[in-house]
Amino acid sequence: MNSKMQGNTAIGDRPRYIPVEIEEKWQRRWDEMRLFHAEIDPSRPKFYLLEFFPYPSGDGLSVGHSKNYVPTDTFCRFLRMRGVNVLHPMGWDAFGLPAENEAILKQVHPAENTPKNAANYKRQMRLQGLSYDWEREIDASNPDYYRWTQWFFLLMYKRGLAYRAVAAQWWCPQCQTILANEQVENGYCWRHTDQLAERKELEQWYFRITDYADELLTALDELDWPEPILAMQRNWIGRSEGARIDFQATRADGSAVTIPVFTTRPDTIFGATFLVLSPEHPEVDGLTTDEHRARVIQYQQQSGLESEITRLATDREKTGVSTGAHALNPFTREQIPIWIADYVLVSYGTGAIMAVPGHDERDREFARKFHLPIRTVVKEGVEIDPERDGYEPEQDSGYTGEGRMVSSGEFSGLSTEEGRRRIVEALKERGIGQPAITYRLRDWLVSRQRYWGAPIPIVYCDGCGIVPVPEEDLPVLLPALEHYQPAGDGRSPLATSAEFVNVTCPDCGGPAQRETDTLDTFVDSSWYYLRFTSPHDATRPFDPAAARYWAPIDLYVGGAEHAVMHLLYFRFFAKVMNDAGLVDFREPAIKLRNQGQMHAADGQRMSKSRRNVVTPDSVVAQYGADALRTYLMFMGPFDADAEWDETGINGVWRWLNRMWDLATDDRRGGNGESGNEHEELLRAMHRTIRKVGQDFEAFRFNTAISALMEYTNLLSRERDDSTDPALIDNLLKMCAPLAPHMTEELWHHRGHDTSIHLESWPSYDSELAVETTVTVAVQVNGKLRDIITLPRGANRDEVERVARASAKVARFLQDNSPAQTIYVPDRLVNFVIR
RNA sequence: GCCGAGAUGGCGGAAUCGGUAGACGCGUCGGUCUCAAAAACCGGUGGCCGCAAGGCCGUGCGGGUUCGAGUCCCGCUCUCGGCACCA
Repeated sequence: MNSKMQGNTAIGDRPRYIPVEIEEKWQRRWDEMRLFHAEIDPSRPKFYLLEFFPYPSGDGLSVGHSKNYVPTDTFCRFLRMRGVNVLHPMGWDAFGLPAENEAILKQVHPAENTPKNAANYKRQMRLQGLSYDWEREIDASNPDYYRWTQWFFLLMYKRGLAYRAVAAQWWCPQCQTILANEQVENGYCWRHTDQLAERKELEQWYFRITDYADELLTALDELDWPEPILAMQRNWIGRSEGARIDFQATRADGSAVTIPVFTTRPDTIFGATFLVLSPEHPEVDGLTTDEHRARVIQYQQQSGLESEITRLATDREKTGVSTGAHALNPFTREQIPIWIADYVLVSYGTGAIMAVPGHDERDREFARKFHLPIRTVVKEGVEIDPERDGYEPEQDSGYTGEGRMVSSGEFSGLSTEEGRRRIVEALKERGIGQPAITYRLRDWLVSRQRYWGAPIPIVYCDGCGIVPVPEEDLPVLLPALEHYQPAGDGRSPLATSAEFVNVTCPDCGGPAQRETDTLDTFVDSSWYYLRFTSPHDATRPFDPAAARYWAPIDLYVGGAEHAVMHLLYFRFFAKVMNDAGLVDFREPAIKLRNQGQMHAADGQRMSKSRRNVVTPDSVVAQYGADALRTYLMFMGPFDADAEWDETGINGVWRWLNRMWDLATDDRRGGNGESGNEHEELLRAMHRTIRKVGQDFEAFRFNTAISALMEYTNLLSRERDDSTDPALIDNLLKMCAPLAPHMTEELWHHRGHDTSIHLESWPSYDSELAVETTVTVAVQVNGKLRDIITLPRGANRDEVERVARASAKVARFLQDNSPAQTIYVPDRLVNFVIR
């Protein structure tokens, strides 16, 4: 009989796979059934899977976003089938500069614009079958939320971790606000890549994240995070071990002053031939002699004004001026000159260095330019010649590594490592220094002079000074300002609202003014994952019992671009919350994964201006959500970058259609009696269940799909009328996390009346999951000569006998009997001749 | 400059413990169906030599270890990402 004829006839009576006709229907039913709603259930293992809090942009989602959301959704669905209680929420990081800038550009108030954008994101997410628990949706710009953001500010304040300070800060003229260090990239604003950040002296609010620098660094070792992110955090925190050394100097008026410096190389102190202070160093004024004063002041002004632009050029020539003052090198007993230069930063270490031009490239460049002495005190290697152990200016090697100390008095001859210890001991004994650790990390600047953020809950009272807003008065509502655009004078738009600003002091009832700055958006996103555990709690930021059950996050997923901003801040918050007894963990996310970047077909980043954005909407309209989902995961590994290439989607489209045909073919799945190939198919099924489960667990969706394709192809080829229905039902279950709509439709078509998404993940029989026969490679001298098929577990003698019997092998063995035979059971035999 | 990740057919990728390189797809070529086309289905498809049987070469480059290397070691090249005067 012609099976094709039969197939055609059958297909005539069967429904065809038309995604648009089924997807909306199931999305609605799942909502009605509250299928993805999570409740606390101590009897089941929990899993909290969270994606980075997105800012809902007016551009909507692209398939690039889907590369993040679809695989994680698949993973959640897989876990649910495994009986895990999964928390998978979604919300909106709706406060902040991007939202406000977009609103200004479109001339729509952000309070109006952002909910519209969020609704569009939600629509697009639903469209792709993403299984979020929408009953837990949160919005950082909602007073119900930012009330608690303000509460956390007060917590920081109470714990002495929020403080006000004046400092020169990065200012973006386009954003019209101060930026955090983390938001300045190469001197440019992170939001305006062609806008150089400028310096501005302003009084700002800071969080004392540096108090936690050490733990933020060491605890990285316990995290299951991608290595690049860990490396970036380590670099950002930038721990340096060394010593603080006090240099005695004389002020212009003859008084004595101590200038502490930080160095990682105390072993080179005999080579310290001058000191360099940052131009902003507080002692500069007192040190400078009258004859140098004019030049020093001029240099200070110049570096204050334009250093941010010129400091960018790394190949820029060093600049600096002498103060005319001197300090005593405590080891050489020499008076060494004190200079100021902008290559020394006021905000790092002590803002002053001992310059060792012989063994530091920067100091060396500086010394050469200004003709300051360069002295060699370290020699490469272990050999030293006592005869030549002296001052050798011609030996100026510029060596910066480890070696032997020379020209260093009683320390000469020591290794630099040993020398460091001994010098520090000597410093301690003489009371002029001690071991010190310095971090590159700076405190987190959290105030922003912008409208669209949570107002900082502080008032300034003429009598009482800085007064925190009492908790019961929260939220400090963001006033509905019509003119919220920044004025450009460095003041927040909130300052223009007298109604907002003028209040009575909570302490004394006298006249007071509100703080008008708003909080950095990264404060909003530092605790949102806890709000998801009890999003509607009206009395607390989160319910401790809910947090104890769900938190910390089991798997946190997002792009690598937040490596040192959000991911550092939210770790800091967790530690503070733990210290305050609010949570029982110190790390908010044990496991982190970064999805790869999706590029457009032209290899460029997807962006509206390049007109290369592919939206999920367009792909869903053409192929359906299930094909989009499956293709995104089939393209390559989750964490690898990818280029959107629509031609490839045909492969998964064909596969889904083959599966559809298979599951709607009524000749199959009739009586469950064994056909001829039944055993083989059953084994394939068990093998596939094992493989797909393992791959899903490890986030290897591409190879899981590949295995499912192989299994489907096998079933399609096997046109056995009596196929066991479990062969196909289990295929549908395994595909349910990938293609939730289609498998649901087919599940019902096959006579089931409950959702496939409530089914358990199929189990496999490990006996049946192994092949009965194996192919064994036969090599001669390591070269493949034949492949033989044998029963699994055949003994060595048998395998060798069959291998030698092969004509292809015998030809290469000739008459020699092998000198050695390598045997790997069920895999390989290698005959080694001579 | 420093830190990190990577390089496999025409393309996306697979090979999870040092053991059959190229699974699964895309594309392409040939075939079936069709008046024709599309779709679908079947088959071939790393390169070179050969009528064939078969052989040789092949995982960025150069060495090494090993019976055997995409995988391990040493030395490079290129691509991407991060940091960048942090003493």
